Amino acid sequence: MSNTPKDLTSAIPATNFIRNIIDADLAAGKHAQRRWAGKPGTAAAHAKAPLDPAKIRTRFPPEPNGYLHFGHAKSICLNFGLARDYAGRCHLRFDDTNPEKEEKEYVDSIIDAVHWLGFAWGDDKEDNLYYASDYFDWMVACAEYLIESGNAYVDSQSAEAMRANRGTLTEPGKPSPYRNRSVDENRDLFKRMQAGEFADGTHILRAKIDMASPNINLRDPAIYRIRHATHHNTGDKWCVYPMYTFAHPIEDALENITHSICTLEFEDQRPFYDWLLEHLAEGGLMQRPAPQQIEFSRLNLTYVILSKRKLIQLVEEKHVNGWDDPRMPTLVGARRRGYTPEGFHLFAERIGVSKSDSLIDYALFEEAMREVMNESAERRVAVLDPLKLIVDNYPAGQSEDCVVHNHPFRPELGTRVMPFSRELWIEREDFMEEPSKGYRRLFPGNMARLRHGYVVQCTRCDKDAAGNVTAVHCDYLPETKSGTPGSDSVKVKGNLHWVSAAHAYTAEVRVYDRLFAYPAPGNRREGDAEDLERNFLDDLNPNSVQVISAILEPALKNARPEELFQFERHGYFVADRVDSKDGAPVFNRTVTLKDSWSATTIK
RNA sequence: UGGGGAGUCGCCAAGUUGGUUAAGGCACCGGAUUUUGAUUCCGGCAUUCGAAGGUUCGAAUCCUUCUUCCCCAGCCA
Repeated sequence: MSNTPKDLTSAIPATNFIRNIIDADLAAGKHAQRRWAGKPGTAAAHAKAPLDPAKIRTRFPPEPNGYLHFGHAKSICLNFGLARDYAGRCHLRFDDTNPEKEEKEYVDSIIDAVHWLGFAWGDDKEDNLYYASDYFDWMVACAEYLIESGNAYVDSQSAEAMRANRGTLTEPGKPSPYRNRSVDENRDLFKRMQAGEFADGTHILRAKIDMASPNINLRDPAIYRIRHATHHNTGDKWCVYPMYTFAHPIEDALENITHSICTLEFEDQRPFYDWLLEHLAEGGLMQRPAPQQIEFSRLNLTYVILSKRKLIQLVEEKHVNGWDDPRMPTLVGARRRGYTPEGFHLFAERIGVSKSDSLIDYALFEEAMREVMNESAERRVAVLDPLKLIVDNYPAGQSEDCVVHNHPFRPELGTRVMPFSRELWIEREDFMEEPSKGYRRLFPGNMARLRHGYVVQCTRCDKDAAGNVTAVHCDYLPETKSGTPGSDSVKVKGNLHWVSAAHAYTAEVRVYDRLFAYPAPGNRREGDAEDLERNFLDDLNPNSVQVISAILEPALKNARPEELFQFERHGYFVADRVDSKDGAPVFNRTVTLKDSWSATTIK
């Protein structure tokens, strides 16, 4: 009981290039004159409003087309964390500009996941939950402004022709034959696009920039396309939808976002982001200063795959049991696995934010989770691989209570009772008839402590015809009971956990391990031939889950779904939130304890 | 081969208006404590910042050249 809890929150002085930018902006008063109408709006709406009480505004803008994963958690912690630390606001915004891919189901699950991570986008003053699709009227107005100012035109080339004329990385593109349509004609065509006169793909609105730009994103990017599809939010109101490139800067500007943080692959789009917002500010549609796009590198983790395409494949081909399978790197999966929001926060702080491509060691993730759970999880006892231990000098039929602390350094978490009796279950690996070097558990002649109970001396073992050990025998030392004055009279090295056979109960425990057996699934490994193409599925860990019947101490029977425990000497386990029944919890192993003994024996 | 980015300890990552011995975390290795081989504690762990030149009293920080890796040619985001 001598340990004291660590202060996890002050562990790291968070400093990174984004904070440096914000610090400089704040010092310069860059955003100090922004006005905020209390909700998104154009320059005119904000102009009449008071100064924005939020020092900065960030946003987390998922497309509702799938489940959030660990990578999103990094972005969520970053954006909401910055808003929290800088007296700002972080908006949750659904970037739902492509009706064909998006569903309400995903909206709900994303809202759930962000809440679960412990972040809020609303309070009594503001509720910053937004949908890009609610801005479509404004976006059309912006598009029309671009047309009127000669900065956009309707192209009627086929998609193939457009691609052919875009040029290549090294050759400039060629102007579309429709590039010089008159403003009147463009205005008319865009109106008719909206009216539903044209089929998908027959016309498209493009920004008019530079077909010879070395940055391909500036070669007249598509900004509005025809799509006769039902949208999860706007239904059939629209048949034209804005492209991400066009929509995102407008969403940011309408919401008064100061720092628009996204991943590295959008770097090349920043010039367009700035181009668009500059034109819209010029036209008086958007307030200045414009939001600033800042890019950081996305999360990569060893032994984990975060590619949406591959995650879908894992689910569809049933390599896992759905999106919330505890082995999945989704947030719904993480939750069932027992990973905690606090663990994600700690992890996000520790990995930092930068622009260099990184591959983070999974150990860093696990250690963040352990650190949080070590503080919070009550201890319990479970025998996962049982072997009978018979205390020969303890009377049959007798039993007694052992009082056990629920947490080694948090006495306020109280105590519970574990019954001790003549026949116990111990771990099979806690007995060796012929001990290896350094082994301090049970072997004939050796003494070890039954944790929270008595010191016992091992005498012998029983075996079946095949030579397998079927039971171990020992004698207990009556004066050594834990918590009594004589408990220290005999010093031993080994400490074992145990459960009284007569009082124990059996339950399903899923022992999870990493989903993939290799650090970079699907990538070439040392020694592979140059031309070898690896499939990430070949790197699946065949033993990523083991469903066992474990022997648990009685107190575990009342575990509530999502309640987390440390099973002593094993690791952290959570009562599954899906499959647990009242009085019959099913447990998932979240993560093991560190184990320097088996680490050394394996070597 | 056009454009945009990035290369600081095994993995992350501070540090970049040039200025004493290059933060911190994870991993690893010792040692102490321990009724979890856990936790906790203490100690160790980059004469060197992708490479080579140069400027300077002084460079991870400035200049030059080279090199490796990532991203971009969706009417996806």
